[in-house]
Amino acid sequence: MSWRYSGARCSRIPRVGSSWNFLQSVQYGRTGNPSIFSSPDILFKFEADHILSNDDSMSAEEDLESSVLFGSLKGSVVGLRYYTGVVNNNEMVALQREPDNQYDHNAVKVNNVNGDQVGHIKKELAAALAFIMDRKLARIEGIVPYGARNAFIMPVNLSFWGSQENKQAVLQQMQLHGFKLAPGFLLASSQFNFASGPNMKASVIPAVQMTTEQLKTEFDKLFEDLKEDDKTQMMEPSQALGTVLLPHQKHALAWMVSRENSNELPPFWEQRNKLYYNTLTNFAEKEKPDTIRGGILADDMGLGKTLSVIALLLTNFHGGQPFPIAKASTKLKKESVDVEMYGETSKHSKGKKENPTNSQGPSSSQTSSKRPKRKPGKKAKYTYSSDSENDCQIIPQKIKASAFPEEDVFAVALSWETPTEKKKSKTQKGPSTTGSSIPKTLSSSTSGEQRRTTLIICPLSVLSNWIDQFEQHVKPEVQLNICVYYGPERSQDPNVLSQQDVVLTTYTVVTHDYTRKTDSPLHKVKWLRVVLDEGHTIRNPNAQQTKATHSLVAERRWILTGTPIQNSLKDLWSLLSFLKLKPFTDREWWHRTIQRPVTMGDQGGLSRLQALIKNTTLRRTKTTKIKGKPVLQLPGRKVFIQHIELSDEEQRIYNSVRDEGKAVINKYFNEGTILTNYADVLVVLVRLRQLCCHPHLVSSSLTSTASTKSGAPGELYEKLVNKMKIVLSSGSDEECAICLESLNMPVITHCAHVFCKPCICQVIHNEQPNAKCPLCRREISGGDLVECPEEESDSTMKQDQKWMSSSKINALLQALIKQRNKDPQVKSIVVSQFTGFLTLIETAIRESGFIFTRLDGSLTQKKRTEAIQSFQSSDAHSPTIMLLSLKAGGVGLNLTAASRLYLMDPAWNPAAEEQCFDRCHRLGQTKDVIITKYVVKDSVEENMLKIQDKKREVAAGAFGTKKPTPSEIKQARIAEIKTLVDL
DNA sequence: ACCGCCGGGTGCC
DNA sequence: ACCGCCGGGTGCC
Repeated sequence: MSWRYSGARCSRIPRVGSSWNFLQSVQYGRTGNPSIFSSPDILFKFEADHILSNDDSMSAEEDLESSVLFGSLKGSVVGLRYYTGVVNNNEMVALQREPDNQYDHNAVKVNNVNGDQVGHIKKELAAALAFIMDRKLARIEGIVPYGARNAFIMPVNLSFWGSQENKQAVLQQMQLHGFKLAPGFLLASSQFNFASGPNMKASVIPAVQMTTEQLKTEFDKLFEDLKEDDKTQMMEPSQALGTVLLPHQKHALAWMVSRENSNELPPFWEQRNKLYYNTLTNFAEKEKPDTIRGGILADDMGLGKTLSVIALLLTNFHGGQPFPIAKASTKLKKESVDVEMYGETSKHSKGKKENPTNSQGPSSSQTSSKRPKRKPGKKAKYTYSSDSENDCQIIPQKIKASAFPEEDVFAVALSWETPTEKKKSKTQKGPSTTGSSIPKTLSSSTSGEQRRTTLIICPLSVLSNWIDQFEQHVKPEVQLNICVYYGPERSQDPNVLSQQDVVLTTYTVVTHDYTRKTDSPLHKVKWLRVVLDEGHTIRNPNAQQTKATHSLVAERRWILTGTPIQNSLKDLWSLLSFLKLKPFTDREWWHRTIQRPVTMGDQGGLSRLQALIKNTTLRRTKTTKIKGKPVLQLPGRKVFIQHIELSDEEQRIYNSVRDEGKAVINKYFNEGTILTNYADVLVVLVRLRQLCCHPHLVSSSLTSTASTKSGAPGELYEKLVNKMKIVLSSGSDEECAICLESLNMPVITHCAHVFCKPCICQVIHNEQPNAKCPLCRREISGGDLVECPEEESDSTMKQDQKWMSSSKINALLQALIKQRNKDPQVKSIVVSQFTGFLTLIETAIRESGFIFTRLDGSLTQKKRTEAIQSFQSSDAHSPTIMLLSLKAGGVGLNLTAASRLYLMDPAWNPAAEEQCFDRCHRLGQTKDVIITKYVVKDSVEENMLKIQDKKREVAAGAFGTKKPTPSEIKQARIAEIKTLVDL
């Protein structure tokens, strides 16, 4: 049985140790108003974006985080009578270059918030501005102080924003044309200066490194000041839901239902007389802006966002009514209905579902036979061909999914194909269908026009989770039509889709259809609801998938994400734009009204942001309280460090390798070549760490580190690849010294430094033709980069050695056996960074009679799932031990069956350890979790703990800390090495 | 008058 | 635009 999970991710996952810029508070001095605005503890600039940015629409967008006010100027807008756009007093306007204007190539258009042209900037001024705008020296914003009644021309107050280094050029250019910028900001009619004078310079941007966890905290502070006026209302779900909701889930349901049925004006809009006013831009229009029927459900991971959405679509189907539940008679009838299953006709048997527990996640080993629609045996055949490492390119070979109407039966989705089925004749060409059948009266009795379908878009890796959760939580008698829109033979008929209740698909599919199909069925359907799961996938405004999702037509729109702001405030734009929140659908208005003010520390901007979030977002964290109780009560977690003493023999080997290594490293220090030989240093460290675990781990391949200079290119390649593998497997920092993030597509330079391929390519491109390695300044070129070949299982161990135990293994065994004597049911996870060590441990625990399973990076997707499921099973003969490699599995990995975890070797990065602990200490865990960290006394491992502490310290005191410069990174690395080898 | 002044025509870029 | 600018009409007091 089982749906397979593809570990593939189409999105970038949150990384630990990303770089943030935290904007300090800015004090705006103004006479009579000496208020000191408190610092918004968010805000944030994401560094790596410039690599991707090929901006289209926006001018001078880059670096807006560091933009300062150059000054302001009064100008005029002319030619009003030729255009339809109107503006109110104090309304914001946008300037747009019009180089192709036949009368003046310097022409600058002036548009209102709606994008309608109002007029042109007077030509003399335009001549000055064109130069600045074309070169993106400044972003120029306009406010029309008095625009309501002007027939021919109107005044406009322009303010100029840009990065400090462009200020002089801008002032000069203006002066050249006889214009002088006044300092300060011309706000509306009354010109008051804010942010003028010496204080202006205060917008320095110290950057800090924050863990994802910390960023979340910063984000959550936004919510702190919101007064709790939502009375935490709760709502009982429809009968169709077979699961009892937790209180916070009932609250989410109430919130979502009320938002979907709301008629309120969107935030920042109010009705004045016959017009609708936007209070941010002072724009007004006759038409009522669309109500936002949806929002962002930003609950922390593990709080049940998926379940909340399933509850929503059952409870608020349409017209505020719940989804209809079949009556008994209908049910009986249905059980005997023939179902089309990939051309094969089969009767299906009714399963039963008794699963009131609110469990979630892929763990559910009991998800089979929950629904009456499916033959249990079939389910197992759902396979993805995901052997490709290239996440986004995975094309399933076997899953076929879609649905189409038959005479009076809908044969539906969740379909798959097996070799045996395949040989059977297909009764129709085109998409195969299978699954449940539904009498038309039930499923599509609605008048043709009524929207009924919810489209759910998620990364491929969680697609099966959705399927599981539907099975788990929807009562079997509820005939919900679900179609998985995925696979090469997915139906191209929009009518098929619009007759479903739920269509599940992935971002990749949506994007693919959007970009390559002339008419994508997904984009033709008028959806009742579109739900974006892991909605932060669309945070890049320029990404195709962002555009693809933005262009879907839906009445209600939801975004699910645990991290609405992943890197910077910028991330929110795509989400709000997806919600069709006027005027934020246009990035300029978002930027002017929220992003720029907030990043500059403007109090008003911050409160607007708060109002906005409050209006659109529901967020609870694990510690959020509802009626005084935390939403989730996780069992306790204790971490013990157990110190290990090596045996005399082990110690002897360790000492000799350590002394030899120290000598080498010392030599590098004295030569000042420590960084040029960084990979060699890592080799020493890895060997020492391995020796702490088991002497046999030290392989001969790693031993040969002496740089034997050789001319053979093949040999050099081998050596570089080998070094890169060491760096990657060393668990050292794994971060790229350029973007400071986890390595993405690692490549190694000839000087043996590893970077993200995109990062180093960018550097090489920028510094052409004399690019140098950022770490050691040796010359490099694009052709020198060596990529990491496909991962093969590490065979670094000496094969022919006879197995023996080690001090650490002994300690582990002792603990495991003791635990087994106390309670044989308790399950344990044994974690190491060295898969070879896991193999050695295997022998030991096998001999002691433990049943175990193993999960590491080398497993195929299928085997992975098998390993997880067998371990999670409560079956009496199921494994009680999981051998886990530290990095195996993403954040989603759920191993709650275990309540003990043994970390065999300390990780370089404390956050990696934490993430690992969370795999069993998470929702679904019922027991207190006890974690044991083994650390060899007086060894490199103890020194690693020191480094961990230091890293935690740095992370904790993150605020106000400067972004490290490249040389500081180097220094830090050198210091780390010193600490590690006691130099 | 190679001016001033008047008043009509006219009007973005 | 209840402006400015243009160019034609006009010209003592």
